[in-house]
Amino acid sequence: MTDASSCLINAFSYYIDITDEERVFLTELERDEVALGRNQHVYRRDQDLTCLYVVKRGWLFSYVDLDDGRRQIVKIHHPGDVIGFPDLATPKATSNLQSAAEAVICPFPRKLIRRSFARCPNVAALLFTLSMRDQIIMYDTIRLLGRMAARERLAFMLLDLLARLRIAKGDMSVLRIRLPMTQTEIGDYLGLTNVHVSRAFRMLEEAALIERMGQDIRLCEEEALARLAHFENRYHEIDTDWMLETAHDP
Amino acid sequence: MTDASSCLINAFSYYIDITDEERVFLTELERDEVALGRNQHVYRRDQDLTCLYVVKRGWLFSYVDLDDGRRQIVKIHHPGDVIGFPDLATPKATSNLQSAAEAVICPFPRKLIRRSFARCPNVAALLFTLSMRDQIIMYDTIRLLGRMAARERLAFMLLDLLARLRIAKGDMSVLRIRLPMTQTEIGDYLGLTNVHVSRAFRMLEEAALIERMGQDIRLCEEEALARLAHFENRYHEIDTDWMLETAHDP
DNA sequence: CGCCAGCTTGACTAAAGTCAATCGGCGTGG
DNA sequence: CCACGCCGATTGACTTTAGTCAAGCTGGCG
Repeated sequence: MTDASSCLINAFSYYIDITDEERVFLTELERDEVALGRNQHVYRRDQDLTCLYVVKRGWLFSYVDLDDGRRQIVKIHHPGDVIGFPDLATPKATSNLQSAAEAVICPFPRKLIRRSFARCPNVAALLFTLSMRDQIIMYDTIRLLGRMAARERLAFMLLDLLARLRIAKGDMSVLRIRLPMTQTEIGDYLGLTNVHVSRAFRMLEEAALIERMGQDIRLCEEEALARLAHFENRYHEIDTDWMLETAHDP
Repeated sequence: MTDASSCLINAFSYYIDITDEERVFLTELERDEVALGRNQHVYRRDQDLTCLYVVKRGWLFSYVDLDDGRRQIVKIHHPGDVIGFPDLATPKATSNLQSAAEAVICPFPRKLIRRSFARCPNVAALLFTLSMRDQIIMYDTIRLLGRMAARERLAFMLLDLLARLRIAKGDMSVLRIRLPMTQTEIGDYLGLTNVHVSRAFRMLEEAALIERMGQDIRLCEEEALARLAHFENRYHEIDTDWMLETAHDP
């Protein structure tokens, strides 16, 4: 994935065919680039927001926090993701956006969303539908945090990351993840402490479900992990038909 | 709130001014009615879905589950809510919808959403934006489940219900809630067991933050509860401007 | 080489879950 | 009208899970 290619077009063409006009529009979303080091904030809660962001390279995450320091990561963002839809409903940001590793993001103004509705209905339908899928993924997260044990949570996270990595790489046989997050950050995502994340890793490792070499994790027993985590892949395909005009429609 | 009036128009006019044409459209969404008793399922996971639903009366909730019986309620639905947006992204339902008390809902076909985009842009913008706000509310839920203690969770839930009740009643001074859910159901919403919900209730009661008489709960110390729960009201107002065409737009 | 952030491990604590007994209100049927 | 049964709430005793604290370890890097 070079800087010259568009991550957004790459991500979107997994789901729909893209016309030349749409290609022009999507390219415009990635016109501006901002490079980020590790652990840099892009915006913080209560800040005025006028932009959304496309992830071009690297990982980021959105988190919410409590004033006593407790922190909860709500979503991990990968290349091709569009960040900022929820905050369209409010003038000020309700979450914080931070890079997990070195990253490149492309800010674009809110009004381009409106323009996509006017000029690129297919793209608008996909943006909208991807946003609905995000809600389904949040259902999974809510279930994970509310009702699943530490081991199950970690297994779920690894499978989820693997599923997204496979689409980004276009290679469904990948088994290895490089995880650029500390165990404290993983804990903030899974609703656990860093210490317990470490123990959960060891449990999965001792059960021979995963192997670790530094930041690299190999999911050697994908089936067993999926059963443990009650994992269902939400990234395979999505349904935009309901939104597109058809000849039969009154 | 009589059967003759529209809950949807009532809920929407809290946020935007409604034209006659929009009134006609919204009324159509509530044309068909289905009455439900307590604890009835409307749809279940993996079922084909062709409709969305407007809540006309009563309470319902959506839940997800694990095959060993663990259950997590992801959202409680009140009159004026539109149910089913997330599942637009998938052909089959990913959650289950069940009534919490006697309720009346109005099913309407998915394609009316598409029509609203074509004919009632203000309504479409509001539907879309409300859906984005749902995501912000899910951030709150994720934070609650991942990082908050039992007492805090319960306090948050009560304040959230109160805020929604106040808008539905149009009376911001209400302090009392009638909660038509068992403590097991509350536990399924808060990620706790029924036993621990009972203890959390007693803690709030002994701290004189609430008073209980049967299903009725009075929030006598709203300020203190809000501090305990780190509560922020998400229902006051929302921002649809970003989506509406303006004269200045290219 | 040595520092430092992050990981691991052990011992202990706290929070929430489990199990079981009891209570109490309500609806039903005798 | 009363007794019974049931569902849900409460309470206590105990277990399990996860958190806390602290010490030691490791590996990358200046």
